[in-house]
Amino acid sequence: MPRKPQQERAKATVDAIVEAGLILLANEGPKGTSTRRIAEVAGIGVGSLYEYFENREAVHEAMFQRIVDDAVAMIKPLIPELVRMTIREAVYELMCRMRELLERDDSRYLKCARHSVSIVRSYPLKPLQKVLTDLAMQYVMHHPELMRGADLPTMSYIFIYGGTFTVIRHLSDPNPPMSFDSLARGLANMVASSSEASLAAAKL
Amino acid sequence: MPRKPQQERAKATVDAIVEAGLILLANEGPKGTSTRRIAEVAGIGVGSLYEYFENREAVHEAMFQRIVDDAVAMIKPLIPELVRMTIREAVYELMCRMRELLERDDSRYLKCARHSVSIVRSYPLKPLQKVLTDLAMQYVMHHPELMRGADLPTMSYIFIYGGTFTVIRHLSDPNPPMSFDSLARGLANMVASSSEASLAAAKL
Amino acid sequence: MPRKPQQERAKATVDAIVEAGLILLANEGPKGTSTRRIAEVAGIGVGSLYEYFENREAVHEAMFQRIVDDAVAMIKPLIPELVRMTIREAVYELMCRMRELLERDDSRYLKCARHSVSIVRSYPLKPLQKVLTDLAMQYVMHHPELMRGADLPTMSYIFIYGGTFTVIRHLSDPNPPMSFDSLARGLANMVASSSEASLAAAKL
Amino acid sequence: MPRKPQQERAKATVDAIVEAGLILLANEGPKGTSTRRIAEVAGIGVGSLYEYFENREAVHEAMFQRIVDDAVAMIKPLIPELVRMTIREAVYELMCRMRELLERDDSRYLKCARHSVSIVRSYPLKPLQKVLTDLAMQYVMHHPELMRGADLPTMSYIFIYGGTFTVIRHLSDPNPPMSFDSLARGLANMVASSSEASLAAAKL
DNA sequence: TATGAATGAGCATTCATTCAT
DNA sequence: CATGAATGAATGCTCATTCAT
Repeated sequence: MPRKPQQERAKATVDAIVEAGLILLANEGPKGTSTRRIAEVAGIGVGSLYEYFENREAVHEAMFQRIVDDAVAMIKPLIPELVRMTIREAVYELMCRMRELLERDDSRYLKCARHSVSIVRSYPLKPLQKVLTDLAMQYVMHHPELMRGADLPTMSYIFIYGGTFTVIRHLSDPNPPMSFDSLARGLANMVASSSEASLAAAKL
Repeated sequence: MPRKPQQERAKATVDAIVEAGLILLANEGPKGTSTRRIAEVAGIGVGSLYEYFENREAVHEAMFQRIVDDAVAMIKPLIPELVRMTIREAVYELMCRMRELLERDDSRYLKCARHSVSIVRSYPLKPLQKVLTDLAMQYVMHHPELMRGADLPTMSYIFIYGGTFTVIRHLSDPNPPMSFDSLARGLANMVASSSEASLAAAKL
Repeated sequence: MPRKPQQERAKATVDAIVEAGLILLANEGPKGTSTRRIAEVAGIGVGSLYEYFENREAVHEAMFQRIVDDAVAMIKPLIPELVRMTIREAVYELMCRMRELLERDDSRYLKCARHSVSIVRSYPLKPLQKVLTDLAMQYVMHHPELMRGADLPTMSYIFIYGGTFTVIRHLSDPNPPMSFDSLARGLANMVASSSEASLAAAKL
Repeated sequence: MPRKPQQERAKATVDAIVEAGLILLANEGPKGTSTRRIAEVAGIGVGSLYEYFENREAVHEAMFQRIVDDAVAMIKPLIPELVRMTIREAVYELMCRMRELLERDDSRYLKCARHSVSIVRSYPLKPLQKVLTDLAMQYVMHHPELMRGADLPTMSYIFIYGGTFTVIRHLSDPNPPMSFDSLARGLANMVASSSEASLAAAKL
């Protein structure tokens, strides 16, 4: 019967737990994220963990939620900037920012991302999807000619999931066959040229 | 020390174990793939499982191996066909085949794919990567004009990882924002138009 | 990581575990000393056993330690008395006390002694050896004439190991060819006469 | 339902099993003496082991029997020689021979002796006890004056068990506080002087 | 409210023994 | 006769969760 953290202190404890979980997941893998270990690293007793979370699963969800929230918080303020760039520039910029987020704190989120799939029952990816869709919508509002072109939702979908996973995979690859920069430019080119192509097709 | 399955019967048992493991992974997730459960579903005693596999990990590897092998077996004979198509057609066709494989047996492989990341220590993805790289190479040999264009390894990398994951994600999505067909055509268009674009750029 | 028993209750639990282990070793042999069985007899859950002991081995060591400690605790306060006796009396007295300890609680330690060899990796016999060596040294300090005689360490070694095992063997023998009293007197005579002999030899 | 080995070949197989068991017990301890392992080293199938032995326990008994038999076989032919020596010489000689037997084949029997206690339910030590008692009896027949002295069975008992265990302990001791030779001479002196003492006592 | 000792179901793995071949 | 694949009970150990303090 965990309560919503109403007080300052409680909020801090919840934060400490999630933080501890992420650190352990990154450093020791799923097996390291036992409730005991998380509580220990968070500096609280095991029992207290259950004051704030229904069960282990709930902690995992909160951990994943945190990653998503951080990603959203990173992207949102970037939107005004991005919408004024060319597609090529915007995609490239976005990928570099994603990389920066994933490699922050000794690649904590990158390492977590590899395990998150197996740890959470259902992805609460919605907020991330929303902000990226917002970005896409605002982008086309600034570049109205694109609207005539391709199937926007599909393109976004491909970019969001395919792009994200490709970046994660590349950064995790101990021997990547190309530099991150090449990959980013390649993806930027791909997105740009396909949108230009559909634009051209629409003009005919 | 597990023995190599030399006899017919032994081979069948190994198969049954791997099969049981995949069924359980698909239906119950990683936690369902305990040695006891696998043996039970395979219709053998726990001890027998250890006659054929060093340990639990070895079973998991064999399971993943099986998926990869099946994917390779599906793609390989397709290559001669694919290389004669346009990029658009080839990508579309490949995606449809991938879907068919993933959704076979009540989406067994699709469900497994979601967990495989967490289950195997190191992906033996090499064979899959190889066959897809082969496909790309043979494709450009049949379409030499493409060689002048874009950074081929990067494009393949993006398509292989991004494309695969996008498909998996889409098929797993209980409420996908577009049909699989739209997604496949969208991805095919993207690949096609970007290769055409770089071709055009090269001509200048 | 098992905790040091800091509280009263914890100390009692540790004691109960060791006690249970000794009872089981005595009654059912090494095979009876499984962690589950020990926990059961100690009246606790298996998990709790691991709160106090790193692993099964550690329980076994504690069990053996307990026997050694009890033996030492029995001998130590006896030393002042023993050193004032003749060798014959002292050896006889010591053997009777050893017997009493071994046969206490329905011969628990006697039965355990038979198995302890196989159960502990390294004997922590040091404390026992030390107290017996102390006894020997204090004895010769009270009987300085003995110092002129035989090789004291060797004699002690023979008495400590040979004597101890002979007693254990005799008490375990379902059909001993002589009474314990005869054995004790015989050993006492042997030790006494050989020390007297080497004394006589030294005088020449 | 194991049969008595009636044929040559069967006898050889039984021998191979016992031999394998002793090698494994010496080299790998009790845990190494699984039926599988023994059969493997003996060069037969597990099933065949059960043709000759009721169960694992029976193999262990046969192993121990073998050690005892070898000890008896070593001592018996020595008796005529020993009875013509002084007690001191005889004891010393016997101990050296025991040592030689125990350290044969890279200390195989010595290592086994340490585990045999825990492995066999009941010691079939009787034959060894018998041959040593025979030795003692024949000895006093050659030295009739000894008969007047001490309690012969008791002295033998002490020597047999105490002496044997002291030797085993000393040879197993990684840091023995004296040389084997000192120990042997010390024990020889002890036995000699105590028999001489009881002789002297009897003369008064 | 916070704690951490206690729990026991569950897991991976081993191995004596059997029995169909 | 000999075999070794198959078995499943048993073992040591972990860990999510609870609850008395």
